[in-house]
Amino acid sequence: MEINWNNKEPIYLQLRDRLVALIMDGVLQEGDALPSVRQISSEQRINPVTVSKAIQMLVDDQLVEKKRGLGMYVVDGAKNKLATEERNKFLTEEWPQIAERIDRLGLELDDLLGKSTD
Amino acid sequence: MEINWNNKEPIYLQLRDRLVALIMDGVLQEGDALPSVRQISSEQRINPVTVSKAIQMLVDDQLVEKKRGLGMYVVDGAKNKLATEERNKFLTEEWPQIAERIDRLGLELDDLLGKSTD
Amino acid sequence: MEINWNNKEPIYLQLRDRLVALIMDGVLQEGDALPSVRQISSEQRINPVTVSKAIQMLVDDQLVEKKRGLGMYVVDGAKNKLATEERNKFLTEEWPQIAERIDRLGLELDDLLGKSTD
Amino acid sequence: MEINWNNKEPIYLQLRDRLVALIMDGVLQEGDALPSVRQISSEQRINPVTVSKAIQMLVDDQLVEKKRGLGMYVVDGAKNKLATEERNKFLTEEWPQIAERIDRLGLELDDLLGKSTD
DNA sequence: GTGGTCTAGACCACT
DNA sequence: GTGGTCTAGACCACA
Repeated sequence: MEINWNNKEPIYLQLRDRLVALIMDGVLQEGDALPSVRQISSEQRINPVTVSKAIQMLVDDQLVEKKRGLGMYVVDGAKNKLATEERNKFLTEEWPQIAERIDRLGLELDDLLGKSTD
Repeated sequence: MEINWNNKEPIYLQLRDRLVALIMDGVLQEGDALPSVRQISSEQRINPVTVSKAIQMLVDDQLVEKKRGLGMYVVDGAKNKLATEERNKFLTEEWPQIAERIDRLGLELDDLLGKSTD
Repeated sequence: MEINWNNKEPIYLQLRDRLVALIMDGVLQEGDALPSVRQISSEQRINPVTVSKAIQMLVDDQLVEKKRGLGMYVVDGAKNKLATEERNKFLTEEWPQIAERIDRLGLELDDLLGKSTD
Repeated sequence: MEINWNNKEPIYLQLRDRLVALIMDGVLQEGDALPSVRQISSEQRINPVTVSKAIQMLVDDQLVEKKRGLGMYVVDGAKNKLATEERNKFLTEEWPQIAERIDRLGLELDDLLGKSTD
């Protein structure tokens, strides 16, 4: 879970994506507590405000819920929700641009996928 | 050659990509002069400084060269250079991340081909 | 760190050279933050855009890196990089022309040492 | 006698320096006619106005004179004049900057000159 | 005509 | 607070 400080991708989005990946990969199970803002902040040397911003996005997407006085917890069904929502988002918003780029470069999708699925 | 003003992508990058596409598609042949900064500026309603920034990137990539007092010209071999370099850049820098993403989302070839699988 | 406003050399290049000198002389250590764009801008009475242009050159040369929202930092190894690269560049690109010039003008070592030979 | 179109050095200065070199090297003897503006212009593919500008500089320096209806001729004493004037100009205007640069790079003048005089 | 530089001032996203 | 982008308008050297 490393942050790329040179990247054009904002820190809070990088962090959000990391957390999403942890949930999808089952490292963070449903019902589990997220690491605290303070903990993430000190471990990753990220400003607490930035960490909060990332977690707040998960709350807004109803993937995580706050238990008062206890912390943030992964909600039931979060993994399934992610499986469909992230999928749709990728297919409609990101993939079209990528596909056009692949086309322009004269590359074949089959060959590309072969590399990662073989 | 149209600019998307609502896009968060900076104008000078959009413009650079347009020019690269024109070279790759052969609309701008090697040895041809690029449209002048002022011409692009007035046609597209973009500030000349912004246009210059886009073209300067092409100069830095040695796709275009300045002839003092005359204008900017597509260098010999620009098309080939683009064909190989852009491709390599995509395969080594961008595709690995995308592939990991596709993998995690559990997407298949059919999903990506533009026809939903029902 | 002073700018010569009468010089035909562009301000952003003068500024870049100043910053390079500060790194080579160790005034700016590796890991240190550069003075912020706004700070340089107000102290030296230079437009922020012009200052950015100078610093961006250092980023392109990988002497400096951006930490988003925090500022620009001298990268590890910047000093060594400068010591070798600037030297090579001078020896291969600039010195040959100068040497030819000296030769044609019939100048001797004594002439160049700053004490006229009478 | 080649022109570098990418160079930051203006064409008319490059051309002027070429002509000066031809005189100093004796290719153009005193009393010889310079190639005509038209000839240089077509051979080097330089705009005639630019060629005139270069030659006019030589006239201003009294290295060349116009013979009405005949063309431009190298004046008597041009070679000597160049030997001293170019020399002084170099020593007072250009060399100090170069010397400082050599110093900053930690290079030794002796070593550098050894390369070109051995 | 060409591109290059600079300013003043505005607005943006990010930390 | 940080840097990045853009505009409008000016001025310059060069061909």
